[in-house]
Amino acid sequence: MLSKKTKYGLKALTFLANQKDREPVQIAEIASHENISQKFLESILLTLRKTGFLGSKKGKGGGYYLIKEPKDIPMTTVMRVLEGPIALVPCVSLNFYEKCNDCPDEESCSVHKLMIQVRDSTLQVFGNNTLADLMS
Amino acid sequence: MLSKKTKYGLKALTFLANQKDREPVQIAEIASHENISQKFLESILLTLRKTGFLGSKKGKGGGYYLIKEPKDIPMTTVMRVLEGPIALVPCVSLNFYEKCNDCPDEESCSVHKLMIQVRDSTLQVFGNNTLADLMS
DNA sequence: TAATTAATCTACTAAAACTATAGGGTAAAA
DNA sequence: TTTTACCCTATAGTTTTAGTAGATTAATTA
Repeated sequence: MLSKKTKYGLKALTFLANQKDREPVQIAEIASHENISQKFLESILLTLRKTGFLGSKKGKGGGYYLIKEPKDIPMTTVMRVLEGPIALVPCVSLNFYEKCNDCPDEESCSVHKLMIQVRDSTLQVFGNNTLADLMS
Repeated sequence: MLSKKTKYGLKALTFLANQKDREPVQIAEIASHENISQKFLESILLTLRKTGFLGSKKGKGGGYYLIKEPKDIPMTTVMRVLEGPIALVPCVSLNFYEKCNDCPDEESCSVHKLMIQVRDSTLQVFGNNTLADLMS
């Protein structure tokens, strides 16, 4: 299941991408337009800024804005930041690899083989989509 | 992330499929061979039995055994039983559909569009694999 | 046939981790 | 001095991952 954090993050990014210009938009405006808890959205936007997707401006007329072109923001990187690993199991993760402690031999593991296929097909979908593809 | 319930369930099914015959195998044997907590595995095997994948026999010489041919057990049904919906969001789920309460219009939702693609590609992987494909 | 043993089955409980959200105060910009 | 993002903390709720205790069933043994 997709966490609400990811869902809200994607919606917020799309909302910002759909703005005419790149002027700052207040958290409150995004939250009310997308029906998101403002406080929750606050923390999401913060991580999106710290990871280089958004810029922010404080004070009157402040808010958040996109700092890249939507077409230059692939879903793979967005998903990894918001949701974490794309792989369903750490032992098939490319960016967050971890060995399973219950698995003596990775290569002979039946789950491993299946999950590699899932990872690759999901990766292909996210690789084929940028933020621009989510815009209206 | 795949839950351990699903992971263990898949491993247990594969282990049973790899048996020479369809004689009952004890929980303890499966658990120790696959490094799974026995009590946890117990509940997993129970749900696999109740959903028609496994048969069981009580008493001495009892245990669990496969009830169908591995090639007749598609991953789609196994995953739905163990992990739940294949879709990452209820609003794109074929078998567990639910409307999002934060979304006024499903068709114009950016997340919706993306998640349909993910669902379809995952569904294709699970549709192309049966338990027989996980066997050694 | 009765007792024993070996197994599944059932229900309850619980620790731990994670999710989603709220509250309150701080810092910076206009 | 107002307006906004920023930061820290707490917390209710849910899910996950088990553990405990006993009941039930079936085969074996005496």
